[in-house]
Amino acid sequence: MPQLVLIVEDHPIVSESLAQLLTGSDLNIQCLHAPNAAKGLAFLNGNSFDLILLDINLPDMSGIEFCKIAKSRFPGIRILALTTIAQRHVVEKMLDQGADGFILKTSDIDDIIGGIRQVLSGKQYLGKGVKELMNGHSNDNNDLPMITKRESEILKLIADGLTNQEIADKLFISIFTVDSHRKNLLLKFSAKNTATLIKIVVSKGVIDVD
Amino acid sequence: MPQLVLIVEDHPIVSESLAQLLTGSDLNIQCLHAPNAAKGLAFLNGNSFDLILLDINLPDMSGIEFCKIAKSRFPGIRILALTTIAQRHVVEKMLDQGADGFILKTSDIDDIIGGIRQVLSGKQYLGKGVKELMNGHSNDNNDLPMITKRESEILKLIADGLTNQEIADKLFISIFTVDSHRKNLLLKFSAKNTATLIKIVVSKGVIDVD
DNA sequence: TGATAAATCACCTTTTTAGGGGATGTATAG
DNA sequence: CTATACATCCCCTAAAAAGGTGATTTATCA
Repeated sequence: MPQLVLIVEDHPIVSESLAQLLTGSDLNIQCLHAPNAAKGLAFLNGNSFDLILLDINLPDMSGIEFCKIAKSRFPGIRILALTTIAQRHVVEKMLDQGADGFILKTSDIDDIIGGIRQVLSGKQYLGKGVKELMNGHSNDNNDLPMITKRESEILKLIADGLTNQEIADKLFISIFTVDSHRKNLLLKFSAKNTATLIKIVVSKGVIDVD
Repeated sequence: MPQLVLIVEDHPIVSESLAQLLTGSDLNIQCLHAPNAAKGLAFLNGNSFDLILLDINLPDMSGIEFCKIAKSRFPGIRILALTTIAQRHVVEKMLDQGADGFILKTSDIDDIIGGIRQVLSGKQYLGKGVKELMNGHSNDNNDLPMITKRESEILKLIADGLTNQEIADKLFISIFTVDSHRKNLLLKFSAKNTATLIKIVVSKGVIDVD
């Protein structure tokens, strides 16, 4: 019997191409497409899939959320994440949610097929560039500083326009504490002031904007 | 003789799929791939292309830049832009640079092929969703205020971390003037402070980052 | 156990921004 | 010609941020 693969991907050109690659291979695979998370979850309830090829950027939900839900409902299902950008924290979150593999869309076709093969056979697979990313030996611009949970929380509030005092009130902490975190953020991102800080974190996707 | 198409796209899965679609169609097309802008420009110098399928998000250069360069060197070449996100200002800039068509990657395969056909035959083509976007009947946020050239200039400097005083010195105007512009910007974008202002303009692409 | 990182709190000074008033000249469009 | 928008300039006050220099507790890790 063929193995059943669900492709959750909002770009028809990509999902179509993946399906052709898979059905054209020697893997004996049958594919179903879901252009968004909602349809993807609906498919999951009606069928018994062996593998999900999961895009991280979905129109209605983040792939991380989707992964979490899918794995909780169907613990046996295998999930291979596909994404355009190599962001360390995204990879970490996906693996935390139980993803079995991670491949960049900039990978070669062979790399992608190889990854699918590995994950289908029960192994974990990190694509070209992902392993280096996780080891910190990254050659591209992933030199973003690590920030703590609290810093990230305060960063979002700063971006939302709250003053130190307002943040302090909201989090039931001293304004001095908020100020410390703000200063640490400026330091970590080598930002001269709040304006540059926000420019950096928004453009690099450190915080989610609406 | 076949028509020559250059695919400038950093995702092999997408460019491969496009190439298959094109060579498998009745269009008598021959494809070359460039995974980045640099190789794309190199290809342009060595061949005589009829069409460029151009991704907006390239690793080494924005598609808008690439379009500008390509059109200035080879005015006769036709350019069809492909992108993942529908942002009005991006479409406008591309068309300003002489792009002949614009298609979202979320489009159906047929829509994409149709667009390629149209552009190859000399017409302009705006894909599904793009026309609505340009007409303002869009479901997303096109309610961005108009800002003047001077305001835009000062906005960039604010985002770069310059203080009012530094901006005043740079532009040889009074700090009062800079402050007026800053206040107008806050007003126009309904921003409580500089942090939100920058968050808005960076996320909506009002200013270019790096 | 000792080191380290994270989160918390504190004080002081100076600079910068925010928010509120205004005013003037100059182009441009109706 | 006359609004209107734009860019320019001015003053005031209060609030906020930037910059410096500390400390304490807690937890985790080697």
